[in-house]
Amino acid sequence: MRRDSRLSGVLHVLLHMAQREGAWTSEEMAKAMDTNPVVIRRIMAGLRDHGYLRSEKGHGGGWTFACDLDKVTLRDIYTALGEPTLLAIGNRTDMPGCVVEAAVNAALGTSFDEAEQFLLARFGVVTLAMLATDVGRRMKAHHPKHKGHKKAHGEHA
Amino acid sequence: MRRDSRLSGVLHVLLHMAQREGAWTSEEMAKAMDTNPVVIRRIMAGLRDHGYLRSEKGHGGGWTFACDLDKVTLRDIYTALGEPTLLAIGNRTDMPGCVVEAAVNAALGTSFDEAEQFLLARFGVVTLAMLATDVGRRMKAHHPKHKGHKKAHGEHA
DNA sequence: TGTCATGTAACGTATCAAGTTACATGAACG
DNA sequence: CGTTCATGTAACTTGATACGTTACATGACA
Repeated sequence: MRRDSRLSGVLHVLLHMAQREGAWTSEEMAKAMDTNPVVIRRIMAGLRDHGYLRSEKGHGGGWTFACDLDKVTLRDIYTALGEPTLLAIGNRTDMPGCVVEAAVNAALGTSFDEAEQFLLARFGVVTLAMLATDVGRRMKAHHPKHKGHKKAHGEHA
Repeated sequence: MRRDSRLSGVLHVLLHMAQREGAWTSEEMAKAMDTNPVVIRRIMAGLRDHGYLRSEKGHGGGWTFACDLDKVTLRDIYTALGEPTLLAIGNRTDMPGCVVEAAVNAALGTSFDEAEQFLLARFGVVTLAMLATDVGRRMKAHHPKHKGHKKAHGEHA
């Protein structure tokens, strides 16, 4: 477990959802992602709370979109995940009064902040719809004969 | 221990070294950094191996610069530390053949790579000398009366 | 030779994502 | 109804890693 892959994971799930009509169960998603249903529900909970998804219990239950894929950006998803830490490096704890530390923190901190803003800005201009379109393009390139298949027949593995 | 602060820490040490002539012992540095001498030696080892520092044992031993502060950038230091991971988030393990995952990894991966390059580029234009100058500037501003003091009398805390 | 300093291995601690187990809640089917 | 299916969530386990600490070897200088 080196790097937090929740954003990557949840996008993977969402794009799979976009490939098929109807509700998806955590079980199905977990199978497609080679992980555990609880992990799926955990990373999806924030998206439900933010109104991007709906989840229903019981027979025929599962997860469905509650938003327009064209209106939701990767940054929205990132926020819904709880804004996990972006950078793996950072400043030491502030030692108030240490001029040296202040200088180091100022120099590095500015770069860190800018790098984070850079990433968030990138996330902000990519919508789920754009990613879904890219998936479609890649599927065509991969299976030129099946131009519009809808069954998601084991496409994940 | 949330974020890796070795770069921040080693810079802190180096700038303290730049404030005073002569060798610094790990013990002194550890005191200035409120940490353990072994931690200091650990993060400094790479810099010694890369020729930026010299370390000597025994009486009068300790750490001294073996480079021109004007020629060494933060990126050089980062490299000497072993190029620790910069980003805290990343892609899921590749599932070869999954078009969806490929699309996600491509979209996120590009942003991740660019953010890393951005940070490294920033590090590449900042030299140790520039930081040392900034420390001097801050010291003047903080103690306007002592215009050129050299004893580093408890400046750290 | 004794002291001081680095070099390094080994172990302990804290944190956090991810995986797992267990059980409660609630909806739909029979 | 009550059985089945699905989510909701708490609690625990696992793995990785930075940081802290102890212990001891190596080597230099008085």
